[in-house]
Amino acid sequence: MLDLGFVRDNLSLVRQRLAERGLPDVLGDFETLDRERRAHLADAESRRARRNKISDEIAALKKRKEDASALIAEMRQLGAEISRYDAEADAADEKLRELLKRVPNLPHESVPVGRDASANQEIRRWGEPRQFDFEPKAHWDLGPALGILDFERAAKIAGARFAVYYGMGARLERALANFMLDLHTREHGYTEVLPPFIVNSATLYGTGQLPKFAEDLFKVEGDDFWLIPTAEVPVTNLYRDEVLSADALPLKYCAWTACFRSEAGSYGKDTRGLIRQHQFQKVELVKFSLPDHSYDELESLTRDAATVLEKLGLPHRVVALSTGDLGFSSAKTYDLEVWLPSSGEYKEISSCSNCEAFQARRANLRFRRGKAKSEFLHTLNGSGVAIGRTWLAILENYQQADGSVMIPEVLRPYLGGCNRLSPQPN
RNA sequence: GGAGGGAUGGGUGAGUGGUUGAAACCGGCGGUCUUGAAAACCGUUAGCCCCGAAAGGGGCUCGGGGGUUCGAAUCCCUCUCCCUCCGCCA
Repeated sequence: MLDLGFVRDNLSLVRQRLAERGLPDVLGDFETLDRERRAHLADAESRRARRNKISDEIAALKKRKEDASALIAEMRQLGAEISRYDAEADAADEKLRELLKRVPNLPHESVPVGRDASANQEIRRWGEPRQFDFEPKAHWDLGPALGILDFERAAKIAGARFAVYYGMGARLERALANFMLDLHTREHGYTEVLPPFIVNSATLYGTGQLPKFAEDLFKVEGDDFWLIPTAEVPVTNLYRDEVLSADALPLKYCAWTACFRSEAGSYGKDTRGLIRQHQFQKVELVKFSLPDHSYDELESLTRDAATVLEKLGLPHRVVALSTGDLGFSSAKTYDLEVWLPSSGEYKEISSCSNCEAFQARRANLRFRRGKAKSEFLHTLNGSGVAIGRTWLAILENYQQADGSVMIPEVLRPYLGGCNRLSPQPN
């Protein structure tokens, strides 16, 4: 959520930055609503002040055993007025809140301005796409041929956009999770956390998925339970309604979780293979930072994620998202895109964002410097990285002419020394 | 799922309708004393919102929401969470 006072004092700037995101009108009639709300509030509060005063006077009279019936009559009158003004103030407040909840974050000044992904800016590349002396296959052909991946039985037991892994395929998924967690905890200073995969709606509101994006989520019927679309949701909410000490920051967490996404509205997109699934596993990085350092923390978080791909020898590039491509809660985002030989293009495998105080305001995440007044901290998150997409990137990038797949050096200890996937029966 | 008990400030914990936003203790901060520290003593110590340039003024908050009342931390209803016992269960 944007800061109410900041919006009030910088209306034209805020409108302009939102327009850069492609949303010139989200603020609607903010000024009127804001003015009305404050006027109604003042009406109600001045009556309350009067009521408190009279209440004391009644108490004093009663103590002296004197007659208070005139004042009590006035209190009755006041009570009625207060409920009327309260109702008006509540209605205005509710409208303003509903409006503000649906307004996305403002882009940082360093974000390239543009209407969509075509304006994204490539920052750097790592690695050279491999030259194949044969026609590289897609993972959806390689996996089933190796006997480690099965879409048909997954469709039978769950539906489209699910997969079943067998043998070394399942083990590769687990190896990747362990490799990433070990790297981030041992070399990058993150603390591992294993959160619930189901959360309540307040938690989803805190990170910005609700109220606007409910249709992207899976909801458990009959309860206020939702499947998490990313570990960012439970981990960022860990300190909701708490005040942390400034010296405790930055806090750095990494979490392995399954992620569940309805993928509503993506019909026909990435229908083949593992690219877009209803369930996938991911190692997520989350940081709680001082506002002063959050952009440095974004750079280091992005590097931490990229290190995973470097160690695995996967060619990739870093892209700064343009204003029009930014996620709802983010002020600045770098995507990591891994090279996929089958499609001959770079594909998103990680998304690293600085949400500044946007989520902190929604989730009431604060910190305090010494005795000073508490402030909202900055939250960051990024995939470190998506495991399913890494799995398929390894198959495609390390495939051999005979259909086998070489295993990157760093993963071999996690796979019992295995250096090559060869066709296996399942 | 059934029965019972609970939720008060950073912590422990008093408080059953009217100067209680809240005793006391602990902790924190400042000070006195001390070469320094400890101890002792004194003082201080919630958050949010509205008006205001500021000084200041006002409002709300005793788990959340609703109700009773002139007035609610205190009474009633409801939801959430925690604890104990029973059942079920990885």
